[in-house]
Amino acid sequence: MPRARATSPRECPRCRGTVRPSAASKRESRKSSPTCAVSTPPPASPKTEEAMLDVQLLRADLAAVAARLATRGFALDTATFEALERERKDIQVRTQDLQARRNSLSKQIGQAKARGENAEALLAEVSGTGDETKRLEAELANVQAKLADFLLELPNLPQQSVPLGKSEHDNLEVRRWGAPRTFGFAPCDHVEIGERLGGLDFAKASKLSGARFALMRGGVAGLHRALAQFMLDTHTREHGYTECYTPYLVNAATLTGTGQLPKFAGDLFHVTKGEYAEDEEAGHKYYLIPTAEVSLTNLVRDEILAPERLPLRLTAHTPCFRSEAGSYGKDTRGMIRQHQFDKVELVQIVRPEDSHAALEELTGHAEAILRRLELPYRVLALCTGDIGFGSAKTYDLEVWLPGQNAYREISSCSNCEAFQARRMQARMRNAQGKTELVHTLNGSGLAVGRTLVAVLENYQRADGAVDVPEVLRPYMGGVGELRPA
RNA sequence: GGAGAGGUGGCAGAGUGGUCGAAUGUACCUGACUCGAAAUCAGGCGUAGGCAUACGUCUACCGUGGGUUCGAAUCCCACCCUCUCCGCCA
Repeated sequence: MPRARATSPRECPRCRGTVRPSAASKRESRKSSPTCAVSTPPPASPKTEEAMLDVQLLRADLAAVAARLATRGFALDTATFEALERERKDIQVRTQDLQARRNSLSKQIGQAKARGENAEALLAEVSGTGDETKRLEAELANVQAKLADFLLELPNLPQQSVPLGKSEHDNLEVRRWGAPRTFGFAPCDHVEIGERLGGLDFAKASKLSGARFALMRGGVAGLHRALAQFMLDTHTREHGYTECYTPYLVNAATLTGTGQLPKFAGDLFHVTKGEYAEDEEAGHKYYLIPTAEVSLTNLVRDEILAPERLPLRLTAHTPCFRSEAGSYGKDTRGMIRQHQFDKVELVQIVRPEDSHAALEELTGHAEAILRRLELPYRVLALCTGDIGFGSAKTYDLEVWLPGQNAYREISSCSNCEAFQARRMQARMRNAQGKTELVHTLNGSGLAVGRTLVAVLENYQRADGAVDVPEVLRPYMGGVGELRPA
């Protein structure tokens, strides 16, 4: 690495937008009806939310931002921000004054020379300022990089309808669908079922790669493929999504746009081109996508969209690669938590005023898959302490797993509002002709591996066979059951 | 892997050191003409940011990052990307 450059990701959160003090948020009552009272959009205009984490808002009402970030367990370092801002302002004003003076004098020199006049006096006046200008410019770049780094580490602000809480235990169940089946025998978990079918082999996978990989064979592999096909077909034909095939290797700017970088580099896998060393220039480095949300959402990076093109509804079936750092010992059995798994992802790019409704809609699209597969599930509104880094509001779908006697996450649907759009500079032209950040949403529709687990466990029979769900049979050449080998 | 060409505003396309943030065309917006439209004419029309209550003003941006210079789209270096031809390859 020839020169050590300050780590400044290509994107920096340049921000604009209306500044509105956030009203004190009152948590919605929890005793409300089993369906989603909590999902009612807050009365405040979406504009309020859109401005969130805009540096303008931090300048205008730092205390309010800190208070709302605190609800999700993030301690905003207000002193550091204020100090950086003070420094930035001072240096920026001085730098720009100096640049303006230099530009003006240089222009005069040009004009003088064009007229054939002597410009010595002007030259003498400007020549001494060069070093000072360079010094200030460097200083400014430095403080702005620090500020950008600071802002890139800030998580999104939760919507006011998000239940307050510290951890996953405080998530709010919004609704349930279907009833767990009662078995006339002790249900097995998918590892046992899969091995009996000769279709799941974790020993072979670990020989090839190591822990947290799976090998599927025969009918189980076919069922896995059928699930992905069924999901894609449903979303494209019935929910209005456009199917995409995307790169699985992406660059750092792309991952910064959706929020995985710089903060979560440890959760990712990366690769380099054969001849380049690990730590070569960033340009040679690729990251394996942890979800197709990354590639799909970044399609609008650095774009200004015509509003009539919105909403964009995109879907893709891709493998996802996650290092699962920090989850040692968690879900080590079976294929619940893998380094590589397939997912059909749903992404929507919408106008700011539409994103609340779009989250409900998108969550419904993911639910439709579970319903068609007749898998019992429940919907959780994640609490402030449990929502993801870039999310303003998230619903998790949890499917019933008889083998674990528990509901387990199978989809996560989030409204990121302008958070990713600001990082990506993804905008639209509004009615006033001004650029305005779009809102982005994403959700699994669904995680294919976990859906396979759910099918195996919910459709298992006492004789060790597994019934194929009705809707998948056309994808399985009419096969109605998988039998033990 | 080898050889060559190129990256400028929504698009096309000028611009090889100085009133260039950028000609011209086209698209788009406004106005005039018209019953209306077309055509024509006039004007406007990039993005981000700073300062200012505001009128406004300043800064940055011509693939990216450095460098030379009073001054860089223009000169130098590195990198990225695109295209063409040859080779190899699913």
